[in-house]
Amino acid sequence: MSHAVSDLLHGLNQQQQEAVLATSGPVLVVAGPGSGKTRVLTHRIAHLIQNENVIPEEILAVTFTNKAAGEIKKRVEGLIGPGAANGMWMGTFHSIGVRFLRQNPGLVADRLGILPNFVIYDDADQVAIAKQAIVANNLDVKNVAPRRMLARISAAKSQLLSPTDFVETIENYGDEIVSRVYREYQALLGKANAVDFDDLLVLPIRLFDSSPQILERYQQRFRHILVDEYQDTNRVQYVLVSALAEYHRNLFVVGDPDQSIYAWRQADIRNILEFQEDFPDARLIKLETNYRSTRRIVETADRLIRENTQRIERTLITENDEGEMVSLRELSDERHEARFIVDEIRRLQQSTGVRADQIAVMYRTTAQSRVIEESFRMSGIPYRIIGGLRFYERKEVKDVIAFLRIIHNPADELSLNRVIDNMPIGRGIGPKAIDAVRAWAEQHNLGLVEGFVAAAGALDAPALAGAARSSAQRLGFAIAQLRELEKELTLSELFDALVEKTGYQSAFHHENEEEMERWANVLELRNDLEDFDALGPGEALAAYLDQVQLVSDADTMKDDAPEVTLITLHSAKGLEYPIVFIAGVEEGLLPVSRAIEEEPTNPNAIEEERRLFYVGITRAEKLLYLTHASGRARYGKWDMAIPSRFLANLPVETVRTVGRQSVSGPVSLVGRARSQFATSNSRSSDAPIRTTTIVPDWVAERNAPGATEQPPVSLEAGLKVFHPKFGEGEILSVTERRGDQEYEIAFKLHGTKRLLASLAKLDIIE
DNA sequence: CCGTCGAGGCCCGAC
DNA sequence: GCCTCGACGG
Repeated sequence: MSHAVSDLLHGLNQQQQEAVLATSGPVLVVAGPGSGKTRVLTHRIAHLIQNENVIPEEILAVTFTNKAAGEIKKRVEGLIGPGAANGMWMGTFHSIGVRFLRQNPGLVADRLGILPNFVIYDDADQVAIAKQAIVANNLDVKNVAPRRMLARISAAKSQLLSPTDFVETIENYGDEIVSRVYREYQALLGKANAVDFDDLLVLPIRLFDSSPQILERYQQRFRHILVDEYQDTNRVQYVLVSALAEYHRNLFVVGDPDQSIYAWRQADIRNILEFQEDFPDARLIKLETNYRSTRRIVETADRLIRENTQRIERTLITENDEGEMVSLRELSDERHEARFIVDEIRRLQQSTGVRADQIAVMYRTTAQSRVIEESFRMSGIPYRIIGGLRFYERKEVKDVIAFLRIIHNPADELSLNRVIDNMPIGRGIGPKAIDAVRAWAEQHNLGLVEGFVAAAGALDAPALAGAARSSAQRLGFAIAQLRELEKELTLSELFDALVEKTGYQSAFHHENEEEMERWANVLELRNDLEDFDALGPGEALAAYLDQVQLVSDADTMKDDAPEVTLITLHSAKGLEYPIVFIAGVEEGLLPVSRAIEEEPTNPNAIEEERRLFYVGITRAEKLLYLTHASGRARYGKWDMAIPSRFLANLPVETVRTVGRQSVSGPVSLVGRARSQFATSNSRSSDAPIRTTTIVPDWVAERNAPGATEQPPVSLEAGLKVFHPKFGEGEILSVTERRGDQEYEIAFKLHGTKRLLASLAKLDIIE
């Protein structure tokens, strides 16, 4: 073996080496969590370039996030030298889809009827368009939920069904409605010269269908195709990849059926399960050794996932240390849960010096992040939320982007509406004025945007009078001016002109903190634009607008700032942290209520939830905490919560259960005693396999008469306590009051308050 | 034409 | 509990 080859194989195990070297023909790598999948990918790419005379342009690598693509590229260059990977096609399916479309503007216009300046509509844009489509069909948005329609439309597109194809599948009146809305939705996108996310995958396929020469060109170009997270690909992605790989047949896919968590967006687990049928000459390589987590974490995960039926049998093993017990903890409600997490992080930081960026808090639903965030904000521990309200979804940021989109694509009337509704320059333009401009525009066979531009300059202008007229002129003039400036200014200069000429800048008075923060966000956007100043005028805007729509939540993560990461289980896929908290391990959250509802007809839904839990658990390297609450507010209403069924299957040998520590409200003393029993029992027992069966017991006990009416534990002066609303405080005095006790508590942030023992939900801190 | 107010839906997850 | 939408008065 040559020097170069053995260098690249150094430190890889047998199976990993096999995966790196199997460079001819189709290969399926089934890679367990933490099994060195990324190393395999990077070393394989490095090997191809360095030892197999493959030039970077001949490699197509599909990753799950754009950030992962960047990392892989960096690591490849670390192996074979800076710049050595330049020219490689790497990114998510969606960004690669855009690339196909952008690279063939003429054909895309000719065959697909989409002009080169098309924009990509995001989730909110899609909802708006779906609503329009519903209204246009004389249906009521109240009865026909736009999001439900979008889900159906997305599902149709994911199976490559056009509106016309869809008609063939109609089985009932509901389908009939979807069909009509789908048709109108697609027509509206076309009119706006816009595409949605699914189109980014569907349109390249239609392009290749209509022009086999183009497909052939790419087929010959990509000698090697690599796809990460193959278990989460859908039908469209499968078709795209198979088509591209047809010529060279060097298709290398990596995935793990146990981590398939995107069935809801049409990911088809069959793609991976049937890979060997699709490619009978495919080589199967299994990576089963986990290098990431302690043995206890690995065993916990393995035991959990064995409950699933839809999987390829395999064992996850590790040579790592046994590590600490997984900590399972019950808290009284979501605030106490959040507080526990923050307190524990502080304790860990003090005792072990762990950095904030080595810690992640994960949850099933974004709604859970609010309370947790609040707790972090109060604690002063730096944190970062992935997902939730993304930067680009903030109102003030969307406003500016909407205006940029009009400049770039005058057909984008959705953005025009947004500008008119939200920016000061739109003041004075109401439905009546818009109707008048539209009437004029239609007469002249022009779009609405051009109507406004004409109102500002043309002699033959839309019929407007008074205030509406001057407002329309103001808007039209700004659009016309900025459109010209876009051709000569850099993006950041264009931004400056935009906020000035639209009066957007002066709309911020910087009087209160909120306004200042919003303006800071607008300026942050300017920062963003500066990155594109190197591109020439006229070109930068298109590139920027694409990028804005394609960044994912996980892409926005910074590595440098030492912050605790707050993240959904879905977004956490592919990441790893020394310390992981998973919050809300409860029925209704994990598994999420929808999956429970579907259970009778679709047991796969629960299995996917279990996989999601599995993904979360396997993110942890050293310490893993699982928390759940006895009660939780949902939709603003408080409700009892039941511990997740998944907990019942976790091995007692690896999980330590700690009962609730609240001192008021329904305290489950029995549960606490029992969990201590369970722990000590596991130590003395030498029974081979034992699972925690205490979960259903807790529920039974909590619902048993008397169990919920524990007398409040009395507190005394001097104790430090925590209140869900007022935070930390110290008890100054305790007084008897009608059979109850009243505490006088000095809160750090909210001053001194008098609270009744029976009502206040207090935790003792010290 | 604009801002305010109350009703109702909402939240499963993401490119 | 928070956001969005439509109705209403200024």
